[in-house]
Amino acid sequence: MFTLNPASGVPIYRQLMEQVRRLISSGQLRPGAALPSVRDLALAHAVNPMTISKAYGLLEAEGLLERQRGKAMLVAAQPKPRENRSERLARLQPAIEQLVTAARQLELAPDDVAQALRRAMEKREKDDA
Amino acid sequence: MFTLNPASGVPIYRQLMEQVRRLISSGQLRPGAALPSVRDLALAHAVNPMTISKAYGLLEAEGLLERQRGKAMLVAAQPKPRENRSERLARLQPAIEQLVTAARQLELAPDDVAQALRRAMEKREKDDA
Amino acid sequence: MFTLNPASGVPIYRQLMEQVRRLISSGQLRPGAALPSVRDLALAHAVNPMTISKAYGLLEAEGLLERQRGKAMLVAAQPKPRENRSERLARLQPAIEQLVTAARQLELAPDDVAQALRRAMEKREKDDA
Amino acid sequence: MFTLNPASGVPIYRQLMEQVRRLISSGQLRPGAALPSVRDLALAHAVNPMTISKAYGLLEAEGLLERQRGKAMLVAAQPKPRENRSERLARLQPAIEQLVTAARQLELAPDDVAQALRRAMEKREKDDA
DNA sequence: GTGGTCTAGACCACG
DNA sequence: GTGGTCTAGACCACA
Repeated sequence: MFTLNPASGVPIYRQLMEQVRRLISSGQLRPGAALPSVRDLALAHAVNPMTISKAYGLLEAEGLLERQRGKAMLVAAQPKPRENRSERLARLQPAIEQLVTAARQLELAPDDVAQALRRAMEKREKDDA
Repeated sequence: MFTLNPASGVPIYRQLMEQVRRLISSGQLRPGAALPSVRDLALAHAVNPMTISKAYGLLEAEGLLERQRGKAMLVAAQPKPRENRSERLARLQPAIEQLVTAARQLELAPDDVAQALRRAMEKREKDDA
Repeated sequence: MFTLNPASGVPIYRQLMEQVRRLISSGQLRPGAALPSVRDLALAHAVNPMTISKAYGLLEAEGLLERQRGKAMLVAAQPKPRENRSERLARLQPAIEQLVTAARQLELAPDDVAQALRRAMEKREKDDA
Repeated sequence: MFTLNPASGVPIYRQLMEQVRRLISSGQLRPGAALPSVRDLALAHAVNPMTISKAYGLLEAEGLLERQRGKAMLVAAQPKPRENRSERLARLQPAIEQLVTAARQLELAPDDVAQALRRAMEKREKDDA
């Protein structure tokens, strides 16, 4: 469900927060849905529970998640349950810009990059299935 | 020449190192070429000079840069001054994977992502010109 | 500057957050003022630095504090630098309600409570001076 | 009879214990008097019965309450069934100190605080009647 | 020097 | 079982 990369330089709890936001924004996590428990996630990604807990806590402060005493964290009831395509594309923009910066510094042609991207997406789709 | 984003979570010196590596790998920075001075770069990006200096120092330790007394940092003579396309594509892979992860969590179609990518690359090309 | 009571049941980081809010609301901490460093506060109150850091971090997320890389935390520039008396009295209300509940359960007369309060305030004033 | 605030940070069972102690100390709960049943209290305050039960259990361990098989919890026979005024004022002291701390951090004058306190006590008296 | 992140592990509150 | 809080201590990023 989540992809955490401890070597990326981005704090793990921030990676997690961003991915939860995306799953909510796409509707893959719907209002009322339960998130994986802190301990499960920590175990699955070989990460300290406090790191997961910090991400959950900050998302709760943001209003995206809700806590139930003694139960798993839930996706909060949202005023805006699912974002439309252009909103989701806007969320993707930072990752695109970063890729563009890298591609141009590597002097790679748009076609080559686009092709590599397609291939990677298809591969991921197959792997996830 | 460089794009530094202090808010990204990735340490600035690492962002800089990665970008220097890419510019060398693409041949935009050739062996013997001078890099911007620490002071200029620090000023241009509103960053502490020590941060720039740290990046340069680590790249020197890697053997990619060479320091000349009293002069600017130079790109070191390389065994392999320019990488071929597939090598450079391999360098791009992490950024691609990250984009794919984001796109799938946002449930965006490969076509939409590829199109957004193309548009972003064209825009950057125009802006840089 | 701060009074932290680890035995009160209220999490230490919350006690600290509340007290910072009050000092800002009264103008004792003005926009731009520096807060005690995490380490100093932790040492002074025999508390773990992370506990202080958590409070500061949450107040930053709230927008009350601002961070400067490598420097102490500052009080953020406020749209509303100092609250007026009635606003500050409103902030006091929860503590008053709690006292009233206790007093009535102890069957203490309003006069007795008010007198004890006055005495405590005068004593504190003298002690602080 | 009780005021439980789940948001205060203080564990609910501790809030309850403290309030039972106060009602006993003032004689509002006399030796032999029955306390509300766990179920009723839990229902009335939308709290888990185990939480109430834990408070009762701890008070029983303290000797303040006694359990009768199949009946409600009773106030235990006390060596000193009702405390005098100064003893009860001493019990109030922590709540007073907390109020004083808050008031001084808010830079509120003793007169203002005392007045607000009086008003709150009168209001509560009227509401309870 | 500053704050930030993470770990390993303890104990608590609640269901 | 859930999440929350705290500790002791390491290492990192930045001034």
